[in-house]
Amino acid sequence: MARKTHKSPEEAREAILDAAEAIIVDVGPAGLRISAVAKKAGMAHPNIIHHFGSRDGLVNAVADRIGHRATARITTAINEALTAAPEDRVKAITQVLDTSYQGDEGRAAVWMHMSGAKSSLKSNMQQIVELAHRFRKSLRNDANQENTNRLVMLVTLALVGEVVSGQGVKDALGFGDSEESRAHFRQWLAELLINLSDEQLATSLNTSPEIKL
Amino acid sequence: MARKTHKSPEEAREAILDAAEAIIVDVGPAGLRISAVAKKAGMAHPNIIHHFGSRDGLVNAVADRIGHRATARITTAINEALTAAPEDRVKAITQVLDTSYQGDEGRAAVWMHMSGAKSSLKSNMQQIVELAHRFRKSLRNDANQENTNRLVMLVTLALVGEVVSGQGVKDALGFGDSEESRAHFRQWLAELLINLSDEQLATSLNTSPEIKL
DNA sequence: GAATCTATTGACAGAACTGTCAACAGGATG
DNA sequence: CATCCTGTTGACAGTTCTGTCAATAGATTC
Repeated sequence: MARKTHKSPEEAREAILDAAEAIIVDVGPAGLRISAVAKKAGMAHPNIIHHFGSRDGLVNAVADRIGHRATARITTAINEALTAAPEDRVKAITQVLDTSYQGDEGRAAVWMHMSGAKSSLKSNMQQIVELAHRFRKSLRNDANQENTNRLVMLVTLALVGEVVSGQGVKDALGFGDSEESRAHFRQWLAELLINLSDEQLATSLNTSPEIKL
Repeated sequence: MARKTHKSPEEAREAILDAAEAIIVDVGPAGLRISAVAKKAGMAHPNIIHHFGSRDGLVNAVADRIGHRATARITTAINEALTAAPEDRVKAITQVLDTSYQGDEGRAAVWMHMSGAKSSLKSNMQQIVELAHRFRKSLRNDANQENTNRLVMLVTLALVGEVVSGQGVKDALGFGDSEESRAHFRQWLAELLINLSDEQLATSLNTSPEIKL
């Protein structure tokens, strides 16, 4: 087979998206330069405009691809978790947390979010909260829905925060920054999410009960 | 007093920093244009270079000012919290959470962090973790330091996450996005931080005890 | 009031970036 | 092999942005 110099449109688009996504991870959408993408993808820059119309078109395409990819991963992880055996709860929740925006993809997603891109966050969140509440109800039948919501919010925001400044915070607190350490933290989170009882979560905003330790 | 047309260097610098910070909150450091800052500050753009040397000099100055301002606020809040009466614990911790990067300043700080600016996070974190551990020890003398660290990490990351996507997550979960709602969430966090016992936090990574509900 | 200092600005230079266009070239179809 | 389609590119135009420079104009000092 001779060396192909003309790729199919799909191949070309994927190559360009890969290069663009890698750059966005580093410098964000505002820092993306078509010439830099072209150089990284090994082609001349007009070719990029040919495939995506404009710089903005490229950025939107990257955002869409990241969103769809993450949503697909999260959905499958949740479906697996929903069919997991009760004793595999912690592992299942940990898996969902691990699966949500991972590594560089998380950084890209945060960049997009900060830059005002619409995201597929909402549908993912609603799936996750439903999963979490099923788990909590399986532990205690009258589990409080609002507490589930708050816990999911807490965990979600913490995962986002980890993407932004996880390394810095861990340095400051003396935790390592290895992937093992990050996984350890997520597992700790998953356990917290499952193990907390509604008593600990009682909203004492009106009444302030003395909670025993 | 005649209309002043020449400001003192300090006044000019502050006016420029105000304009630049407002722009960075919206579009991030990479999106900051000297001409836009000049327009917002009501002056010609060379004047900005005169005062800050270059575009990068301006961005660094904004980052420094935000860092110093936040560190000062957090430090005073912590000092007040450390002298609070025991029954004011929740209020004191809530106050510290409220005081950490607030509103637009938080967005600016996240932008800076994503863009690779060095931050004053570390010293702030260490102060906060010390404060938190004092509280936890006052509740139970043998409070576990590592659990304190993990809790502080969790709360810190959640606050960062709230800056990035708090509104989106709250929308998805059906919480309002008013300042009242945000304050409510922070208070809930403060209570969680204080009320959690080490039993709930037992690291079951090695042994997986069945924790009663 | 003269001299000095510096905050301020209009005009300009140079670079970088996006997008256009005509031409080229690989691959598919008849 | 001829033709068509389209992926690909070099050259170019227009815009925008950063930074320079010389000149202007408040403010301060003597």
